[in-house]
Amino acid sequence: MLEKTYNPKDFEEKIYADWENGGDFKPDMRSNKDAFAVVIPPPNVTGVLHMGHALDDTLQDILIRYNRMLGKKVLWQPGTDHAGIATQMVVERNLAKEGITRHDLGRDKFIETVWKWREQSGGTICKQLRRLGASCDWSRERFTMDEGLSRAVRKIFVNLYKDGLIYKAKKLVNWDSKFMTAVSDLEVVQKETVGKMYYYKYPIEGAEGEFIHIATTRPETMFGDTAVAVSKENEKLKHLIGKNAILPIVNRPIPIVGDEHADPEKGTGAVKITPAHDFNDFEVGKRHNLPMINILNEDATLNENTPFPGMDTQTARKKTIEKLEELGLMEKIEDHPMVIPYGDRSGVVIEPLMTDQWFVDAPTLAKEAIRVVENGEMEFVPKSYEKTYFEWMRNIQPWCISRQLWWGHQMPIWYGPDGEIFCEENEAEAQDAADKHYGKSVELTRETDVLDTWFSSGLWAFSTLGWPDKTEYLDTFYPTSVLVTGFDIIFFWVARMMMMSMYMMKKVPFKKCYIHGLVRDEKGQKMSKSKGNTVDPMDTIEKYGADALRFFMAAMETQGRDINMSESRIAGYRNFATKLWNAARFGEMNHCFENRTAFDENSVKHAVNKWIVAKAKEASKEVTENLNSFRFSDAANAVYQFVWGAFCDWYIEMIKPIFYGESEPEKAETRNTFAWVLDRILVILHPFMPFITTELWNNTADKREAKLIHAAWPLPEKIDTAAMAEIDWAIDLISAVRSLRAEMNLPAAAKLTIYLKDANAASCANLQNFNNIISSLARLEKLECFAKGTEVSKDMVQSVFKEATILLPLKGVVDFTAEKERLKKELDKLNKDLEGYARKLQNPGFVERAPAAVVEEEKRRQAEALENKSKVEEALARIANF
RNA sequence: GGGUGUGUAGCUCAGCGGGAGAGCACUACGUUGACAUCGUAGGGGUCACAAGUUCGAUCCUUGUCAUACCCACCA
Repeated sequence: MLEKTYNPKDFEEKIYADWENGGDFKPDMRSNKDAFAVVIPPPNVTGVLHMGHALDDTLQDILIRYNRMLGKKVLWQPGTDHAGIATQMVVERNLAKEGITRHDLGRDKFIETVWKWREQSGGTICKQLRRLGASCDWSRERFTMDEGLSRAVRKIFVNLYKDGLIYKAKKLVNWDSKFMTAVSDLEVVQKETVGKMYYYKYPIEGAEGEFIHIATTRPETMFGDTAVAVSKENEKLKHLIGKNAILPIVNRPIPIVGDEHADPEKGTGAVKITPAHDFNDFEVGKRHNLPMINILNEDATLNENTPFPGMDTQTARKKTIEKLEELGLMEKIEDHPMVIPYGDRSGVVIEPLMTDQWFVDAPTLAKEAIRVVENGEMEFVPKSYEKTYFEWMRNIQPWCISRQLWWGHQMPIWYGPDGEIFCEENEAEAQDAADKHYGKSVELTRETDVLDTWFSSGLWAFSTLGWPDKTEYLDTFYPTSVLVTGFDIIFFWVARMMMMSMYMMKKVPFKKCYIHGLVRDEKGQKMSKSKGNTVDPMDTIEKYGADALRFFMAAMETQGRDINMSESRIAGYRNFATKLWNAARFGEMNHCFENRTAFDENSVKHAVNKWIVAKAKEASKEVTENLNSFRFSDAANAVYQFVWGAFCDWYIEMIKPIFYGESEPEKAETRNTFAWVLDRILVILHPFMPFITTELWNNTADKREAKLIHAAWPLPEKIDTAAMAEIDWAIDLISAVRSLRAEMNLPAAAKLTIYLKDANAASCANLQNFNNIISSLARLEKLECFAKGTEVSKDMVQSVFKEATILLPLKGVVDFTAEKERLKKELDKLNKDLEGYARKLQNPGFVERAPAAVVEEEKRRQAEALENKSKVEEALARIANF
């Protein structure tokens, strides 16, 4: 027995446990159908589920469940990311509460602490994914720091290194002074700020009273200046090229060089060149062989190459200005809008710093990754994201992969006594190589840097399947079918997976990449903790159930658009679940699920049953087609419309006369049909709302041979369109009568008599066949075809219905004023329509050039409207004198 | 500076070269034995603006305005 009210909390967790314990998420490796695989975008091990995950993972689960029901070998590979910086930050913060820093512990102890932390609290998000209903194969859960995945990291690193695609270089990199590590370009966010522009001057060497005027936003970097550049085209300044300027305060001569980097239109036309602290200046420095002077320590304080060692940049800036003022070299300070780079995790200003770092030759790896998208081996959905991808890939810079952190994959690099590099998969091999190289046993020291987190996530599509070992799973599921992720990590992750996979596997990591938008708050604002406008999916699930949240995500997911949260809408989908629940209860009360026998469609006789079967098939087809093309909202809406609009609103109402009537065979057939349709609903709704569908599935039969999660998805089937048309006609008539009733202000309870005048044979037959249904739903006591030639009396309200006219006798109570109003309104509309048809059909261009079918349709509408007009005019004429 | 997307009902959004749609909100009425987390009926839109292409434009093209985002950068 179903409970009176739908209460998802009663069963959602129980059902999930049943799936997981029953091994229902494991692929059926014996299936002879295709494989279908999805790797989950691994959430940070420190993470908690947010609405973005709820969207991303709901979409994946829909695809997974749909394909599982198609009978394929289906794998949804779950796991988490070790998230280098993020995790190290969390653990360090915990340590700080006890007054300990990671340096107090030392590297080994610290890493041990991180692992311990992960044991205790690293699994939160996976538990939450279960609440959402994600049907991942948890028995295969992976972590990017697992031994297996770490081995994959080392192997691919060694391969890349030996192929010359990983190299060490002293370059200017983005330096995060909080974590004291290099970060990649992608981890730097530019923020608009109003800063200052400082104008001052450097004296020219050997020319008393002559100066070169400089503008800069960062005066404190002047101690790293090794030149001043002016354009060779700069008529006013080019005479200074070749001379020296004297760097004030430190009184160091620096050359004035001619370089196109100095735009005569900008600033003063002369640019101070600080090669070790500015990416553009670095290039200028290379062109002119300028020395590079590093003026910063790793914590972004000034070093001993400046007059202010140990001072932070802001204070040093003030000091520098003071000194310049004392020397009478400061000219002016102006407000200046500018963008300043910040670390996306640390939030501190990123400093360009000269350091030894490791790089991946991304431009080389990008070539294949570009090619396979160009030739369609990997397709973006929506396709427009291709452009974004190409744009970035074609302009890609070497990828800085070394991080001066402790938590992460330590690079498989060992140094010999003279700094010689040995890159091998493990220490023993490195030692062998080194011993061979030196001809004796030497002591090696290991590189302390770890790898960018995205290096290991870049291997996710194959490392999780067992690579570098040859495994059955790798054979079966690689390349994976589709990757579902947000546009914000196309560069971080999708691009890197493409590069790494093409390099190592020579095959795309996934055949399709479905990109969705962001989940925003109700007002369309980006959700963020600092704004305090986040909605916790767990709260939503608690309140409305996981199914409602999932259905919301699916129904709102239209390609290429962000989703705004809407609690009223989620409530609406909870109501939808309630509606379905109650429909099932209606079936239960009418014994639809007792002693169920196989449904034989061909033995169905009653038009209403034929109708709902056809409608159910039509809905199935729509859901299937839309899921095949990743049109989630259309798929969800197709089920929604069918369940609420066809099944509940019409079918259930129409079969009530049968259930409350006398015909046992009709009842039996209807029970059987009802049960079949409900089953069909549960199947096609299951990917969207797995919990309620399963609960109903388990409760709507004496015995089930299969679990719903493995039930067969409907294949293409024949749809009886004739059966659909008959009942559609009846529905139209019922609606017409109901409208008439409302417009005439008739009491809802009043039983009416209706005649249909000038109805054709088919309509009369329909009217006879469905008399019970129509009478019941339109609340009629009499419904007949009006015999030809019978006179229409004046107390009859008339309304056009298709080829016929509805006559509604209202003995002496017709409100003729209201009736005239109503008819005139109808006439106005018809006249307006007729004008439109005439305009079109009188236009020779239209008649000649438009497709014949369109012209015909237009003519048909015109004829119909004309006929209706005469009927309405006739009706008006008859009551003209009242 | 380069690029991308979005402007459709009061709100949130579908749709898309030939009769403007949904959900919520709103109004009126609720007879019925699945459901008030409900039912029935209804109001409400120059489809941002302008020009063009077309027999025909909400839809295609160009431009304008508004808005959001991405990339690069201004010493």
